[in-house]
Amino acid sequence: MLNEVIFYTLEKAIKRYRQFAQAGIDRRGIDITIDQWLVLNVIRDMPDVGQMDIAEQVFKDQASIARIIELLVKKGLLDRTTSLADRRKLDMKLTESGCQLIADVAPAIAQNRMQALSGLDEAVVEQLKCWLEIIFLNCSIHSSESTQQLHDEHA
Amino acid sequence: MLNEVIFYTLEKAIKRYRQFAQAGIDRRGIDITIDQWLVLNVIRDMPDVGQMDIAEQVFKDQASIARIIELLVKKGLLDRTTSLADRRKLDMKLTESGCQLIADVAPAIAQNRMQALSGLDEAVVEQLKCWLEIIFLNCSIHSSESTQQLHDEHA
DNA sequence: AAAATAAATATGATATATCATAATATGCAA
DNA sequence: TTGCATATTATGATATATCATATTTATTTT
Repeated sequence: MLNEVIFYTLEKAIKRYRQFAQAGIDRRGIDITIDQWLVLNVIRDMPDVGQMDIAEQVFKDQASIARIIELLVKKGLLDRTTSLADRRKLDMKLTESGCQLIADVAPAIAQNRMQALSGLDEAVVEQLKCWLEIIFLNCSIHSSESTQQLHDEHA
Repeated sequence: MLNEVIFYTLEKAIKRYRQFAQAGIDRRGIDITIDQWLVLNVIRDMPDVGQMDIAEQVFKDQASIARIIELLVKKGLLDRTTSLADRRKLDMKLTESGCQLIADVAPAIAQNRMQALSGLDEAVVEQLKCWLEIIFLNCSIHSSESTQQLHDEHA
């Protein structure tokens, strides 16, 4: 019965993909998690954003990002210095080995994506993205009115 | 750039749905997490399966299931006695309040699903499920041969 | 300028997930 | 029947996520 529910299928697919992708990275002997890699990527592409923004990008909260950054620094993949312009902020920059790691992981990720999507052409993937986006938006309505309605409905 | 990746969209959609669905349950003042509810459901529908099977159904590991069951028992939603037939196993049965809770949650879940899928008709949902299933299968190939190929490719 | 407010990051407490392994019970082989 | 392999659940160690809040710095108000 669970199998009939789309959200179950969704969860199933993404969880399996994550395992699969992580295995692809591990297999190459690279010591990083998908989530750490994601954060590292965001920082590389947008070095000036704060932890809140990163958190939003990768769907975690600020505290989680702080701890992942801590980890990345400990692993020597990231340099962190307090910003001169605004001493609340951090200047972050990938280290050499951080850049190297990103480069090393790239083929694993590409290969993972390829294999995961085999049999689905570009048009299908676009359609899929579009529908998932609709679900996302449907779930993003923070309406307190509809909250009330929901309550009333079963009052 | 992250936005272009299907797996990112996938993760985004499922995470947002989870928040959304949990909020729908919380809002009704029901004290259970989606994952606890899922496990409770599986046990109700298939009372005789072991923790390994439950784990597989909900994509967690056996240890997590053991702890969730522990919780459900503590919350008084589940009765657990060692099985007479096989004393390694547990006989599990929802308590009255466990059944009640499932019943109470049902409308929240239904409402959540409805709203999350609004604008997507049944055919679309079926197609979506089908494609997600393909991704799942693509990621389920535990081939050690292809592992070797992957390595060679970048040797 | 002083006080109040806001912004950015860090951290304690807690919950949950996961790995490895322990503890217990069963079933099979000899 | 005794011993060994297997099956089932529990648990310690560790990692990660999340909430609430603390800490530090910047900005705004008066």
